[in-house]
Formats: sequence, C-alpha cells, structure tokens
Amino acid sequence: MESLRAAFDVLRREVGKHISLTDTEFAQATSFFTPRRVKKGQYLLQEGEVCKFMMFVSVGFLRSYTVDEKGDEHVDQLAFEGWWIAEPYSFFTQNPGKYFIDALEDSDLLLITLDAYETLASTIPKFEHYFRVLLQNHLIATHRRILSTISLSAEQRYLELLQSCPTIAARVSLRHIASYLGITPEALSRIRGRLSKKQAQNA
Amino acid sequence: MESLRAAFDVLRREVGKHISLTDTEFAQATSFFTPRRVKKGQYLLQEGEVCKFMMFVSVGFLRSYTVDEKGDEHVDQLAFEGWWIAEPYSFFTQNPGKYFIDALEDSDLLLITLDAYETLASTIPKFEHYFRVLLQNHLIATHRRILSTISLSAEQRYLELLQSCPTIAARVSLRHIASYLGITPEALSRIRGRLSKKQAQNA
DNA sequence: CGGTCTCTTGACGGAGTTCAAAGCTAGTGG
DNA sequence: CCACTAGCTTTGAACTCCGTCAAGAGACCG
Repeated sequence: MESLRAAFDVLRREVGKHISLTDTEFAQATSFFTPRRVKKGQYLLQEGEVCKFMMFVSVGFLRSYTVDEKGDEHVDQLAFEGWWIAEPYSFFTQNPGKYFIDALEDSDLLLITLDAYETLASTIPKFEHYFRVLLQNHLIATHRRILSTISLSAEQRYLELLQSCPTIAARVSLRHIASYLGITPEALSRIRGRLSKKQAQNA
Repeated sequence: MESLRAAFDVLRREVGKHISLTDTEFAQATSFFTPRRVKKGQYLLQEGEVCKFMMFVSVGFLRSYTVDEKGDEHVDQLAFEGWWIAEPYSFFTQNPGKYFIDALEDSDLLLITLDAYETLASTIPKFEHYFRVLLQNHLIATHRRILSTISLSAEQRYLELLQSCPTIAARVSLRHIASYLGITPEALSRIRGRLSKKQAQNA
C-alpha cells in the first residue's frame, strides 16, 4: 500500500523541520505508530471515552469539539495535513473526557498511544526534544487564540484566522468556522457579507 | 535571609507533587534559579523586551497582559503562589514579544533562564519529566479556558473561574478579573450585582 | 486633606443571538 | 442521469447582552 509509505513521508518531513534523523532512527520511530485511514464523518473519539491516541494527520483534516446541553457544538481544534491532534486532558491523564474528534474529509492518520509516545521519547532523545517543542508551539498558539477571543471582535478574529490559516476558508464549512470562533453561523455569514461588500468598494 | 530559603521550600513542595527528589538533587537544582523580590506594581517584562525568565511564584502573584491601540489591557495569565508564569512565545523563541508582566502584590520569585531550563532538564532527567508535565497541564488548562470563552456567557465564565480558583475574588481587583474574562469592569460589576441578588433570594 | 484609583449605577447604542423562512448544494437512491 | 431530500448558507426582524460614555460614591496614599 503506497499510501502508507506516503503517510510516513509526511511525518518525516514535518518532524524534520525540528530535528534531523538518520534513516535508521526514523525507521525505528515508525514502529511506534499505527496507520489508519478514515472516511469523512467517522469518529476517532466520542464523549465518555478515553483518548487513546495522539494523531498525526497526513491527508485530510480532523476536528475536536464538545456538545453542550442545548446540543450546540463547540469546535476546540482543527487539524490539517502535518498537524497533530488529541484531547490533551484525556490523552495525558488517560481519564475519560467529554470531547468528540471526527474527520471532516477522508483522512490518513498515524496514531501513537501514550505508552508508545513515552517510550519513543525515552528511546530516541531527539523525539523527546521534538515533543517538547511541539508542546511549546501548541502552547504559544493557544495563548494567541485566548488573547484573540478576549480582545477582538468577531470580524477581527475571523480575519486573523484567515491570515494564520488561509486554507480554512476553502476547506471548512462556514458553520464549523463559526463554531471555532465562538459565534453563530448567521453571524459569520453576515460578517462575510460585510467583508465582500468592503472588498468590492476597494476594487 | 530566611525568606530566600522559604522561597525554595515552596518550589520543592510544588515540584514534589510530581517527582521525588533527594536533598542532593534539589540542592543541585536550586543553583539554576535566581531569587528575586519585587514590590507591587513592579514590571518583570515590558512590551518589546525578550522574556528572559520563566518565573516561579513563592509569595504574592503576577499577571501577564497586553495593551491594545486603544490603551485597553487584556489579561492573559494570573499566577499565584506555587504557579509558574512566562510569556511562552518570547521565552521559548527568545524573540521580543508584546506582553507585559507585573506584580499585583509584593512577591517573591524564583527565576530561571531558557539556558538554565534546558541545562537543568538535561542534567536531572526528573526535571525534564517535570517540565513536560508542567507543559501538558498548562495546555490542558488553556484548552479549558478556550472552550469556556467560546461556549459560555460572561456570567457562566465568571462562576467557572470562581470555582476553579476561589482565592481570585478576594485577592484580584474587579477590573483585572473582568479583563481576564474578556469583558468590561462595568459588565462584571453588574454580573456580581445580579448574583448577590439571586443569593439573597435563595437564603 | 486633596487626588487618584476603584467600584457602582444609569442611559444609550451596537454587536451578536434567536427564531423563522427561503434558496442553494451535495449526496442518495431509483 | 435525474429527482429528492437533508443539510448548509443567506437574509430578515426582534431581542439581549455587553460596550460605551458619564456621573457619583467609597477607599487608599502621599
């Protein structure tokens, strides 16, 4: 299956941005991961389950979200090709959480369990370093997002999101983007309307 | 100076919650930290500077925040006794950032530079583990906060904050709490008014 | 004591929500 | 390949919560 090899190529390119690995080291590392191909709409995690895997996205993209009493969804993360996703609380503590994770497109993933993650980190010190850098970068990103949500208007947050991740507008449905921003689909639709009117004026 | 010894005692108690250290190991670790006593209102970091230290709070508490074009402050973190604080982006990359950090009470701190942090982690593997757990827990907390800001009303967020950190109401001024929640002081004042009216009804 | 900072309270305006209806798109089965 | 349905997006109108501006009261510090 050549897609399997391709999935690991994406991982190697991504990891290679932070550490340089020999072929042997990388081959050794691959044994810690389980490839998985999922269809659009398929769940990787549901409410009440333990998040067994940290997931690397090679193709497609995933989302993590919660559902409140009213049945409304709230998107916590979106993960595209080359990104990692998991529910941090449940994964690191191995306690059941209240998040869902599902695929918004057909996706190819590489899964690693907490045990494998810990073992990989202690077996290949370069991976220990890579994982810490990953955590640090993730932390930086979440702080940026917090600042954005407490200090900007919905329109400003939307523009900032487009700037930091331009592919989002093309690939993610309006209602999921709205949910990620913490507003209703109606509100985002109106914001888009205003923005395209403004652009028309400037042209 | 017995306060210095006391500052390290707080650190040891805190670190001891996650890893167990011998006296020798802890003594070795202390050499990586610089104690610092600051007065209320004093800055530890200002806009445009590099965040040179990750800071452990032994006494008092600190806040990190940004100031926007209108001059409004936006509180990113509050750190009480036993907590760590830094500006993640600037500290980990050693690039200048746009955050401020200052003391909201007279405080005793233990500072560690990025170099010392890396060296300590590689010298005493237990600290490498401790720091990763610290990052993981911080990540869990920031995700909880993101979910809270995108899915709850200001009143619900305030109640959740009080529950997760009861000391906050007694020690932090209303306007700083409001800023942390992403609302105006006026709005929080009204929320408090409504809540105490509700409580009076229930009594 | 004054002056500054904080908190409260009021009136008004605006951004976003809620509810509802209609058009559009995409996936499904005949 | 078309028809149908279900979900997505847009638009409108009324409402709500919070922001803004302003004024006044209480607390703290020099």
